[in-house]
Amino acid sequence: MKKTKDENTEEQILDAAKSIFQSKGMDGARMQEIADKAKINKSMLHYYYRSKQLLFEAVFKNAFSLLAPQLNTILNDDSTIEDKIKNFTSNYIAFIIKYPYLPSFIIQELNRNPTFILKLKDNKGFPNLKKFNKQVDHDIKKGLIKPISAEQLFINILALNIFPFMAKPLIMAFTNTDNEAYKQLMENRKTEVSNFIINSIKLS
Amino acid sequence: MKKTKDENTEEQILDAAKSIFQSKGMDGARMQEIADKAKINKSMLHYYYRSKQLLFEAVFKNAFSLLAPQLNTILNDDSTIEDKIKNFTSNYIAFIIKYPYLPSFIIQELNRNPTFILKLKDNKGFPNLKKFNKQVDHDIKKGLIKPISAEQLFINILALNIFPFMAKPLIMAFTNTDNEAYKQLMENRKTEVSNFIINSIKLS
DNA sequence: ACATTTGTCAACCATTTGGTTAAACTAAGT
DNA sequence: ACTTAGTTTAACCAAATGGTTGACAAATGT
Repeated sequence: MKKTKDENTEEQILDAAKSIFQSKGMDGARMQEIADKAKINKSMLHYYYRSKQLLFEAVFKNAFSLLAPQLNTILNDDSTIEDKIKNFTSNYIAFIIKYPYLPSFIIQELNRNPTFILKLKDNKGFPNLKKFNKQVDHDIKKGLIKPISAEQLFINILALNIFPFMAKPLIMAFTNTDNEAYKQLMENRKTEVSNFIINSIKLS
Repeated sequence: MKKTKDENTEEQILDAAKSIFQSKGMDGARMQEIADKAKINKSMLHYYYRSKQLLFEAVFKNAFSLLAPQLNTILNDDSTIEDKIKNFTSNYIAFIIKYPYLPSFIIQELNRNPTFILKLKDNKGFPNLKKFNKQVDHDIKKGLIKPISAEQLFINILALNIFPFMAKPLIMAFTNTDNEAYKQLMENRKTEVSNFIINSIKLS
Protein backbone atom coordinates (compact mmCIF):
# COMPACT_ATOMS: atom_id res chain seq x y z
CA MET A 1 0.00 0.00 0.00
CA LYS A 2 2.96 2.33 -0.30
CA LYS A 3 3.13 2.59 -4.07
CA THR A 4 -0.53 3.51 -4.29
CA LYS A 5 0.05 6.43 -2.00
CA ASP A 6 2.77 8.10 -3.99
CA GLU A 7 0.68 10.50 -6.02
CA ASN A 8 -1.42 11.08 -2.98
CA THR A 9 1.49 12.14 -0.79
CA GLU A 10 2.70 14.66 -3.31
CA GLU A 11 -0.74 16.18 -3.44
CA GLN A 12 -1.15 16.16 0.34
CA ILE A 13 2.10 18.07 0.57
CA LEU A 14 1.04 20.61 -2.00
CA ASP A 15 -2.31 21.12 -0.29
CA ALA A 16 -0.67 21.66 3.07
CA ALA A 17 1.95 23.92 1.53
CA LYS A 18 -0.72 26.03 -0.15
CA SER A 19 -2.51 26.53 3.10
CA ILE A 20 0.59 27.45 5.09
CA PHE A 21 2.38 29.52 2.45
CA GLN A 22 -0.71 31.47 1.47
CA SER A 23 -1.56 32.45 5.00
CA LYS A 24 1.96 33.03 6.34
CA GLY A 25 4.03 33.85 3.28
CA MET A 26 7.39 32.41 2.31
CA ASP A 27 9.23 33.92 5.27
CA GLY A 28 6.65 33.05 7.87
CA ALA A 29 6.11 29.46 6.74
CA ARG A 30 7.97 26.59 8.40
CA MET A 31 8.73 23.31 6.69
CA GLN A 32 7.86 21.41 9.87
CA GLU A 33 4.46 23.07 10.02
CA ILE A 34 3.74 22.08 6.45
CA ALA A 35 4.81 18.51 7.18
CA ASP A 36 2.60 18.39 10.25
CA LYS A 37 -0.37 19.70 8.32
CA ALA A 38 0.22 17.11 5.59
CA LYS A 39 0.69 14.48 8.28
CA ILE A 40 3.93 13.22 6.80
CA ASN A 41 7.59 13.26 7.73
CA LYS A 42 9.51 16.44 7.00
CA SER A 43 11.92 14.55 4.77
CA MET A 44 9.09 13.89 2.35
CA LEU A 45 8.92 17.58 1.56
CA HIS A 46 12.47 17.44 0.28
CA TYR A 47 12.00 14.10 -1.37
CA TYR A 48 9.21 15.47 -3.55
CA TYR A 49 10.12 19.14 -3.87
CA ARG A 50 13.85 19.32 -3.13
CA SER A 51 13.78 22.62 -1.22
CA LYS A 52 11.57 25.17 0.44
CA GLN A 53 12.11 27.50 -2.49
CA LEU A 54 10.90 24.95 -5.04
CA LEU A 55 7.92 23.96 -2.94
CA PHE A 56 7.07 27.61 -2.63
CA GLU A 57 7.35 28.12 -6.36
CA ALA A 58 4.98 25.22 -6.98
CA VAL A 59 2.46 26.85 -4.66
CA PHE A 60 2.94 30.26 -6.20
CA LYS A 61 2.51 29.05 -9.76
CA ASN A 62 -0.58 27.15 -8.77
CA ALA A 63 -2.02 30.23 -7.08
CA PHE A 64 -1.31 32.36 -10.09
CA SER A 65 -2.90 29.83 -12.41
CA LEU A 66 -6.10 30.20 -10.40
CA LEU A 67 -6.12 33.99 -10.48
CA ALA A 68 -5.22 34.47 -14.13
CA PRO A 69 -8.42 32.97 -15.60
CA GLN A 70 -10.45 35.28 -13.37
CA LEU A 71 -8.74 38.29 -14.90
CA ASN A 72 -9.02 36.90 -18.39
CA THR A 73 -12.80 36.98 -18.14
CA ILE A 74 -12.39 40.75 -18.33
CA LEU A 75 -9.68 40.77 -20.92
CA ASN A 76 -10.49 38.04 -23.42
CA ASP A 77 -14.21 37.45 -23.10
CA ASP A 78 -16.51 38.27 -25.99
CA SER A 79 -19.18 40.06 -23.95
CA THR A 80 -19.72 43.81 -23.75
CA ILE A 81 -17.67 45.92 -21.37
CA GLU A 82 -20.68 46.50 -19.17
CA ASP A 83 -21.34 42.76 -18.94
CA LYS A 84 -17.71 42.04 -18.23
CA ILE A 85 -17.66 44.45 -15.34
CA LYS A 86 -20.91 43.12 -13.91
CA ASN A 87 -19.82 39.54 -14.29
CA PHE A 88 -16.35 39.93 -12.90
CA THR A 89 -17.48 41.95 -9.94
CA SER A 90 -20.18 39.55 -8.88
CA ASN A 91 -18.03 36.49 -9.51
CA TYR A 92 -14.95 37.75 -7.76
CA ILE A 93 -16.51 37.60 -4.32
CA ALA A 94 -17.28 33.91 -4.76
CA PHE A 95 -13.70 33.37 -5.84
CA ILE A 96 -12.38 35.14 -2.77
CA ILE A 97 -14.55 33.14 -0.42
CA LYS A 98 -12.99 30.01 -1.85
CA TYR A 99 -9.41 31.35 -1.80
CA PRO A 100 -9.33 34.17 0.75
CA TYR A 101 -5.57 34.66 0.93
CA LEU A 102 -4.80 34.22 -2.73
CA PRO A 103 -4.57 37.76 -4.10
CA SER A 104 -2.82 39.06 -0.98
CA PHE A 105 -0.40 36.17 -1.23
CA ILE A 106 0.44 36.82 -4.85
CA ILE A 107 0.86 40.54 -4.44
CA GLN A 108 2.83 40.25 -1.22
CA GLU A 109 5.25 37.68 -2.60
CA LEU A 110 5.62 39.57 -5.84
CA ASN A 111 6.67 42.62 -3.88
CA ARG A 112 9.24 40.51 -2.07
CA ASN A 113 10.62 39.24 -5.34
CA PRO A 114 9.41 41.24 -8.36
CA THR A 115 11.45 39.25 -10.84
CA PHE A 116 9.39 36.20 -10.06
CA ILE A 117 6.60 37.12 -12.44
CA LEU A 118 8.93 37.18 -15.43
CA LYS A 119 8.98 33.38 -15.46
CA LEU A 120 5.21 33.35 -15.80
CA LYS A 121 4.87 36.00 -18.48
CA ASP A 122 5.73 33.63 -21.32
CA ASN A 123 2.93 31.23 -20.45
CA LYS A 124 -0.07 31.41 -22.68
CA GLY A 125 -3.00 32.33 -20.52
CA PHE A 126 -0.98 35.10 -18.93
CA PRO A 127 -3.31 38.11 -18.81
CA ASN A 128 -2.84 40.32 -21.82
CA LEU A 129 -4.51 43.65 -22.47
CA LYS A 130 -4.48 43.54 -26.27
CA LYS A 131 -8.05 42.55 -26.92
CA PHE A 132 -9.45 44.64 -24.09
CA ASN A 133 -7.54 47.62 -25.38
CA LYS A 134 -9.17 47.24 -28.78
CA GLN A 135 -12.60 46.86 -27.29
CA VAL A 136 -12.28 49.98 -25.14
CA ASP A 137 -10.99 52.07 -28.04
CA HIS A 138 -13.78 50.79 -30.23
CA ASP A 139 -16.47 51.60 -27.67
CA ILE A 140 -15.07 55.05 -27.17
CA LYS A 141 -15.06 55.73 -30.90
CA LYS A 142 -18.62 54.46 -31.13
CA GLY A 143 -19.59 56.87 -28.36
CA LEU A 144 -20.65 54.12 -25.99
CA ILE A 145 -18.34 55.12 -23.15
CA LYS A 146 -16.36 58.15 -22.09
CA PRO A 147 -12.72 58.37 -23.13
CA ILE A 148 -10.49 56.39 -20.77
CA SER A 149 -7.32 54.40 -21.27
CA ALA A 150 -7.89 50.66 -21.16
CA GLU A 151 -5.01 50.28 -18.72
CA GLN A 152 -6.49 52.74 -16.28
CA LEU A 153 -9.92 51.17 -16.54
CA PHE A 154 -8.45 47.72 -15.95
CA ILE A 155 -6.48 48.95 -12.95
CA ASN A 156 -9.61 50.55 -11.54
CA ILE A 157 -11.61 47.37 -11.92
CA LEU A 158 -8.94 45.34 -10.19
CA ALA A 159 -8.47 47.91 -7.45
CA LEU A 160 -12.16 48.20 -6.59
CA ASN A 161 -12.58 44.45 -6.47
CA ILE A 162 -9.36 43.19 -4.94
CA PHE A 163 -8.36 45.88 -2.46
CA PRO A 164 -11.32 45.61 -0.08
CA PHE A 165 -10.43 41.99 0.61
CA MET A 166 -6.71 42.61 0.95
CA ALA A 167 -7.31 45.41 3.42
CA LYS A 168 -9.98 43.60 5.42
CA PRO A 169 -8.57 44.29 8.89
CA LEU A 170 -8.01 47.93 8.05
CA ILE A 171 -11.48 48.39 6.64
CA MET A 172 -13.09 46.60 9.55
CA ALA A 173 -11.34 49.00 11.92
CA PHE A 174 -12.20 52.14 9.96
CA THR A 175 -15.85 51.28 9.36
CA ASN A 176 -16.26 49.83 12.85
CA THR A 177 -17.71 46.60 11.58
CA ASP A 178 -17.48 43.09 12.95
CA ASN A 179 -16.97 40.06 10.73
CA GLU A 180 -20.64 39.75 9.94
CA ALA A 181 -21.11 43.41 9.01
CA TYR A 182 -17.95 43.35 6.92
CA LYS A 183 -19.27 40.35 5.05
CA GLN A 184 -22.48 42.26 4.36
CA LEU A 185 -20.50 45.26 3.19
CA MET A 186 -18.63 43.06 0.69
CA GLU A 187 -21.86 41.37 -0.37
CA ASN A 188 -23.31 44.78 -1.20
CA ARG A 189 -20.29 45.51 -3.35
CA LYS A 190 -21.35 42.79 -5.79
CA THR A 191 -23.69 45.30 -7.41
CA GLU A 192 -22.33 48.49 -5.84
CA VAL A 193 -18.95 48.27 -7.54
CA SER A 194 -20.17 47.51 -11.02
CA ASN A 195 -22.66 50.36 -10.79
CA PHE A 196 -19.88 52.63 -9.60
CA ILE A 197 -17.66 51.77 -12.54
CA ILE A 198 -20.38 51.82 -15.15
CA ASN A 199 -21.72 55.14 -13.87
CA SER A 200 -18.29 56.57 -14.28
CA ILE A 201 -17.66 55.52 -17.86
CA LYS A 202 -21.04 55.44 -19.49
CA LEU A 203 -22.11 58.36 -21.64
CA SER A 204 -25.37 59.72 -20.33
CA MET B 1 31.81 60.63 22.89
CA LYS B 2 29.56 57.83 24.02
CA LYS B 3 26.90 59.73 25.89
CA THR B 4 26.41 62.37 23.25
CA LYS B 5 25.35 59.70 20.86
CA ASP B 6 22.62 58.21 23.02
CA GLU B 7 19.60 59.94 21.56
CA ASN B 8 21.14 59.56 18.19
CA THR B 9 21.58 55.81 18.51
CA GLU B 10 17.96 55.19 19.37
CA GLU B 11 16.89 57.11 16.33
CA GLN B 12 19.44 55.44 14.09
CA ILE B 13 18.03 52.10 15.18
CA LEU B 14 14.45 53.15 14.50
CA ASP B 15 15.38 54.48 11.07
CA ALA B 16 17.17 51.29 10.15
CA ALA B 17 14.34 49.18 11.57
CA LYS B 18 11.78 51.13 9.55
CA SER B 19 13.68 50.53 6.37
CA ILE B 20 14.18 46.81 6.96
CA PHE B 21 10.80 45.98 8.47
CA GLN B 22 8.86 47.94 5.89
CA SER B 23 10.54 46.30 2.95
CA LYS B 24 10.88 42.75 4.33
CA GLY B 25 8.11 42.47 6.90
CA MET B 26 8.35 41.12 10.43
CA ASP B 27 9.16 37.56 9.34
CA GLY B 28 11.68 38.48 6.68
CA ALA B 29 13.59 41.02 8.76
CA ARG B 30 16.75 40.04 10.62
CA MET B 31 17.97 41.78 13.74
CA GLN B 32 21.54 41.59 12.49
CA GLU B 33 20.58 43.30 9.27
CA ILE B 34 18.94 46.12 11.17
CA ALA B 35 22.02 46.48 13.35
CA ASP B 36 24.28 46.56 10.29
CA LYS B 37 22.14 49.20 8.64
CA ALA B 38 22.18 51.29 11.82
CA LYS B 39 25.93 50.68 12.09
CA ILE B 40 25.73 49.57 15.71
CA ASN B 41 26.15 46.37 17.64
CA LYS B 42 23.23 43.97 17.71
CA SER B 43 23.07 44.21 21.49
CA MET B 44 22.03 47.83 21.16
CA LEU B 45 18.77 46.79 19.56
CA HIS B 46 17.85 44.90 22.69
CA TYR B 47 19.23 47.57 24.96
CA TYR B 48 16.88 50.14 23.50
CA TYR B 49 13.91 48.07 22.39
CA ARG B 50 14.12 44.84 24.39
CA SER B 51 12.94 42.47 21.67
CA LYS B 52 12.26 42.13 17.97
CA GLN B 53 8.54 42.26 18.67
CA LEU B 54 8.77 45.59 20.51
CA LEU B 55 11.04 47.11 17.91
CA PHE B 56 8.60 46.01 15.27
CA GLU B 57 5.70 47.54 17.17
CA ALA B 58 7.52 50.84 17.38
CA VAL B 59 7.98 50.78 13.62
CA PHE B 60 4.41 49.78 13.00
CA LYS B 61 2.92 52.48 15.20
CA ASN B 62 5.15 55.04 13.57
CA ALA B 63 4.06 53.89 10.12
CA PHE B 64 0.44 54.01 11.06
CA SER B 65 0.81 57.48 12.51
CA LEU B 66 2.03 58.63 9.10
CA LEU B 67 -0.81 57.05 7.15
CA ALA B 68 -3.66 58.08 9.43
CA PRO B 69 -3.42 61.85 8.78
CA GLN B 70 -3.51 61.17 5.06
CA LEU B 71 -6.83 59.41 5.44
CA ASN B 72 -8.15 62.04 7.78
CA THR B 73 -7.89 64.65 5.05
CA ILE B 74 -10.78 62.82 3.47
CA LEU B 75 -12.68 62.16 6.63
CA ASN B 76 -12.34 65.26 8.80
CA ASP B 77 -11.50 68.07 6.42
CA ASP B 78 -13.97 70.92 5.94
CA SER B 79 -13.79 71.06 2.15
CA THR B 80 -16.36 69.70 -0.28
CA ILE B 81 -16.40 66.05 -1.23
CA GLU B 82 -15.18 66.86 -4.70
CA ASP B 83 -12.27 68.86 -3.35
CA LYS B 84 -11.42 66.12 -0.87
CA ILE B 85 -11.25 63.55 -3.61
CA LYS B 86 -9.15 65.75 -5.85
CA ASN B 87 -6.83 66.70 -3.04
CA PHE B 88 -6.33 63.27 -1.62
CA THR B 89 -5.77 61.68 -4.98
CA SER B 90 -3.15 64.14 -6.12
CA ASN B 91 -1.43 64.23 -2.72
CA TYR B 92 -1.31 60.51 -2.19
CA ILE B 93 1.20 59.92 -4.97
CA ALA B 94 3.65 62.31 -3.33
CA PHE B 95 3.16 60.49 -0.07
CA ILE B 96 3.86 57.14 -1.69
CA ILE B 97 7.02 58.35 -3.34
CA LYS B 98 8.28 59.33 0.10
CA TYR B 99 7.16 56.08 1.77
CA PRO B 100 6.80 53.49 -0.96
CA TYR B 101 6.38 50.41 1.24
CA LEU B 102 4.21 51.96 3.90
CA PRO B 103 0.66 50.97 2.91
CA SER B 104 1.72 47.50 1.80
CA PHE B 105 3.57 47.09 5.06
CA ILE B 106 0.60 48.08 7.20
CA ILE B 107 -1.88 45.95 5.33
CA GLN B 108 0.42 42.95 5.13
CA GLU B 109 1.26 42.99 8.82
CA LEU B 110 -2.34 43.59 9.78
CA ASN B 111 -3.30 40.47 7.88
CA ARG B 112 -0.63 38.57 9.75
CA ASN B 113 -1.98 39.80 13.06
CA PRO B 114 -5.42 41.41 12.76
CA THR B 115 -5.72 42.05 16.49
CA PHE B 116 -2.86 44.49 16.27
CA ILE B 117 -5.03 47.36 15.15
CA LEU B 118 -7.20 47.19 18.24
CA LYS B 119 -4.42 48.79 20.28
CA LEU B 120 -4.46 51.77 17.92
CA LYS B 121 -8.22 52.26 17.71
CA ASP B 122 -8.43 54.14 21.00
CA ASN B 123 -5.95 56.79 19.90
CA LYS B 124 -7.46 60.07 18.92
CA GLY B 125 -6.51 60.69 15.33
CA PHE B 126 -7.57 57.20 14.45
CA PRO B 127 -9.59 57.54 11.23
CA ASN B 128 -13.29 57.81 11.95
CA LEU B 129 -16.10 57.94 9.42
CA LYS B 130 -18.57 59.94 11.48
CA LYS B 131 -18.12 63.34 9.91
CA PHE B 132 -17.68 61.99 6.40
CA ASN B 133 -20.85 59.97 6.81
CA LYS B 134 -22.78 63.09 7.68
CA GLN B 135 -21.32 65.00 4.77
CA VAL B 136 -22.19 62.30 2.25
CA ASP B 137 -25.73 61.95 3.55
CA HIS B 138 -26.14 65.71 3.46
CA ASP B 139 -24.89 65.99 -0.10
CA ILE B 140 -27.17 63.20 -1.23
CA LYS B 141 -30.19 64.84 0.37
CA LYS B 142 -29.23 68.14 -1.26
CA GLY B 143 -29.11 66.38 -4.61
CA LEU B 144 -25.43 67.09 -5.15
CA ILE B 145 -24.35 63.47 -5.56
CA LYS B 146 -25.97 60.16 -6.35
CA PRO B 147 -27.00 57.91 -3.46
CA ILE B 148 -24.05 55.91 -2.15
CA SER B 149 -23.07 54.73 1.29
CA ALA B 150 -20.21 56.71 2.80
CA GLU B 151 -18.42 53.49 3.70
CA GLN B 152 -18.52 52.25 0.13
CA LEU B 153 -17.37 55.57 -1.24
CA PHE B 154 -14.51 55.69 1.25
CA ILE B 155 -13.47 52.14 0.39
CA ASN B 156 -13.55 53.01 -3.30
CA ILE B 157 -11.38 56.06 -2.81
CA LEU B 158 -8.84 54.06 -0.83
CA ALA B 159 -8.89 51.18 -3.29
CA LEU B 160 -8.36 53.32 -6.37
CA ASN B 161 -5.50 55.20 -4.76
CA ILE B 162 -3.69 52.58 -2.71
CA PHE B 163 -4.04 49.40 -4.74
CA PRO B 164 -2.09 50.44 -7.85
CA PHE B 165 0.98 51.00 -5.71
CA MET B 166 0.59 47.83 -3.70
CA ALA B 167 0.25 45.77 -6.85
CA LYS B 168 3.04 47.47 -8.74
CA PRO B 169 4.82 44.31 -9.97
CA LEU B 170 1.54 42.76 -11.05
CA ILE B 171 0.41 45.85 -12.90
CA MET B 172 3.76 46.29 -14.58
CA ALA B 173 3.52 42.74 -15.88
CA PHE B 174 -0.07 43.03 -17.08
CA THR B 175 0.33 46.37 -18.78
CA ASN B 176 3.78 45.49 -20.11
CA THR B 177 5.36 48.63 -18.77
CA ASP B 178 8.86 49.27 -17.47
CA ASN B 179 9.56 51.35 -14.41
CA GLU B 180 9.43 54.60 -16.32
CA ALA B 181 6.14 53.85 -18.06
CA TYR B 182 4.62 52.64 -14.79
CA LYS B 183 5.61 55.89 -13.14
CA GLN B 184 3.90 57.79 -15.96
CA LEU B 185 0.80 55.64 -15.57
CA MET B 186 0.65 56.53 -11.87
CA GLU B 187 1.32 60.17 -12.62
CA ASN B 188 -1.68 60.19 -14.94
CA ARG B 189 -3.80 58.79 -12.15
CA LYS B 190 -3.41 62.01 -10.18
CA THR B 191 -6.24 63.47 -12.24
CA GLU B 192 -7.59 60.28 -13.81
CA VAL B 193 -8.73 58.78 -10.52
CA SER B 194 -10.47 61.81 -9.14
CA ASN B 195 -12.29 62.29 -12.43
CA PHE B 196 -13.29 58.64 -12.35
CA ILE B 197 -14.75 58.93 -8.87
CA ILE B 198 -16.43 62.25 -9.39
CA ASN B 199 -17.93 61.13 -12.70
CA SER B 200 -19.43 58.21 -10.88
CA ILE B 201 -21.10 60.05 -8.05
CA LYS B 202 -22.00 63.44 -9.47
CA LEU B 203 -25.55 64.07 -10.60
CA SER B 204 -25.50 65.22 -14.19
C1' DA C 1 38.64 62.38 43.37
C1' DC C 2 35.39 58.81 43.30
C1' DA C 3 31.28 56.19 42.95
C1' DT C 4 27.29 55.52 40.01
C1' DT C 5 24.80 55.41 36.08
C1' DT C 6 24.51 54.95 31.13
C1' DG C 7 26.09 53.32 26.70
C1' DT C 8 28.72 50.03 23.80
C1' DC C 9 30.71 45.86 22.30
C1' DA C 10 32.56 41.04 21.58
C1' DA C 11 31.70 36.65 22.90
C1' DC C 12 28.49 33.48 23.99
C1' DC C 13 24.03 30.65 24.31
C1' DA C 14 19.86 27.94 23.42
C1' DT C 15 16.75 27.13 20.04
C1' DT C 16 15.06 26.86 15.57
C1' DT C 17 15.51 25.94 10.86
C1' DG C 18 16.25 24.01 6.25
C1' DG C 19 18.33 20.23 4.74
C1' DT C 20 20.87 15.39 4.65
C1' DT C 21 21.70 10.54 5.50
C1' DA C 22 21.25 5.90 5.93
C1' DA C 23 18.54 2.41 6.99
C1' DA C 24 13.98 0.17 6.71
C1' DC C 25 9.92 -0.89 4.33
C1' DT C 26 6.76 -1.83 0.32
C1' DA C 27 5.19 -3.20 -4.10
C1' DA C 28 6.16 -5.13 -8.41
C1' DG C 29 8.91 -7.63 -11.91
C1' DT C 30 11.54 -11.87 -12.85
C1' DA D 1 12.60 -16.46 -3.47
C1' DC D 2 15.36 -12.46 -5.14
C1' DT D 3 16.22 -8.27 -7.04
C1' DT D 4 15.06 -3.64 -7.99
C1' DA D 5 13.13 0.78 -7.64
C1' DG D 6 10.37 3.84 -5.23
C1' DT D 7 8.73 5.50 -0.60
C1' DT D 8 9.01 6.61 4.32
C1' DT D 9 11.10 7.48 8.71
C1' DA D 10 14.16 8.72 12.72
C1' DA D 11 18.34 10.62 13.72
C1' DC D 12 21.46 13.90 12.64
C1' DC D 13 23.88 18.37 11.08
C1' DA D 14 25.49 22.96 10.20
C1' DA D 15 24.03 27.44 9.92
C1' DA D 16 21.25 31.10 11.34
C1' DT D 17 18.63 33.51 14.74
C1' DG D 18 16.88 36.18 18.73
C1' DG D 19 18.58 37.09 22.86
C1' DT D 20 22.02 37.39 27.10
C1' DT D 21 26.21 38.34 29.68
C1' DG D 22 30.07 40.51 31.45
C1' DA D 23 33.62 43.55 30.81
C1' DC D 24 34.80 48.12 29.73
C1' DA D 25 34.35 53.15 28.60
C1' DA D 26 32.39 57.51 29.07
C1' DA D 27 29.60 60.80 31.24
C1' DT D 28 27.34 62.52 35.53
C1' DG D 29 26.58 63.48 40.26
C1' DT D 30 28.55 64.27 44.75
